[in-house]
Amino acid sequence: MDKINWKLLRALEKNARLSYSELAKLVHLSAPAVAERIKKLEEQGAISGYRATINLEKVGIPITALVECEVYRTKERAFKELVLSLDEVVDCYNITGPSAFILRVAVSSMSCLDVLLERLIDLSDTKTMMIMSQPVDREMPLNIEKVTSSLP
Amino acid sequence: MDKINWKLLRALEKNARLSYSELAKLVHLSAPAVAERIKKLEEQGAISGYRATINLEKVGIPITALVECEVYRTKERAFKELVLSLDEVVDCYNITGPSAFILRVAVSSMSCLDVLLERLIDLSDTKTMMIMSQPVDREMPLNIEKVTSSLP
DNA sequence: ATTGAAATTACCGTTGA
DNA sequence: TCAACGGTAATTTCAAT
Repeated sequence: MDKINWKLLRALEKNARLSYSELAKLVHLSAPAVAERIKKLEEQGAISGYRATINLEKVGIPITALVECEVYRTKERAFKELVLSLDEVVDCYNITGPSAFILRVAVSSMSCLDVLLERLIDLSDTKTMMIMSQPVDREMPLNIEKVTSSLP
Repeated sequence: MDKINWKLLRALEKNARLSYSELAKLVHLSAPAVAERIKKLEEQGAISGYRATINLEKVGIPITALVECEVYRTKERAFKELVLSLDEVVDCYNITGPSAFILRVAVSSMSCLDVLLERLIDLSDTKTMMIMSQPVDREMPLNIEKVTSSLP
């Protein structure tokens, strides 16, 4: 994990469709050298994929919310299964504390949210927070150069 | 927004580096036709970008947490500025309710988290939840075919 | 369908442990 | 001396018109 790899990660975080030759210019290497480095980053799992960023509003899913779920002690397993099966769940964080889970859900209408919450409420105490905006959305912290202690 | 566009979005959500010809095979169209569709999706903002997914653990940032911030009434502006300036904040959700913000932060050590929280505490009541795992992480809900009411 | 780029492979040179 | 890394060139695939 040298400086060049950080630069590549940062560039691909901004635009995953950059060509190897464009990346090569950025880091002053040849295209095959860059391809080689990226292949290694993928193999070691540092890059786990490439995804299009989708604007849910523009696509007819205008409502997103965070749902904090305090799962009932006896319902843990059922809750996990339910969450994995729910189409509307886009992120699920398993967290410390009694709450246990925070979900990010995306729905096309409030009535959809309602039926979703009904299902969660059977297995947990829920607290719903509507998302009004998301002023920060990144893959990596910005301060990575401070962490430039080399890694494996 | 017909069925083919949904298929393209779904494919690019899984792998943003697919070539037009690969996408074309998936949807049984020609490569130029697919390129045209994707250009339109980008122009209308349905696809807002492409980003590499980075495994923070593998890259020396093993600790992530959610921080719920109830911002003090008089400190709203200062809080927003602070959050935008903090390297460690990877997501910031502006939510309904008195809390106002939930941050997702990524740090390389607990002491980094400590100094970060110190700064937030000046401007808000915070509640920190360590993330232990993230069993779901998607761009879109899965149920989109149900929403196949055509859009603009 | 054609032209120009880009990806991929193979091969060679340099460096440093 | 060998392993890691990068460069160049040639082939194939892709993008764009």
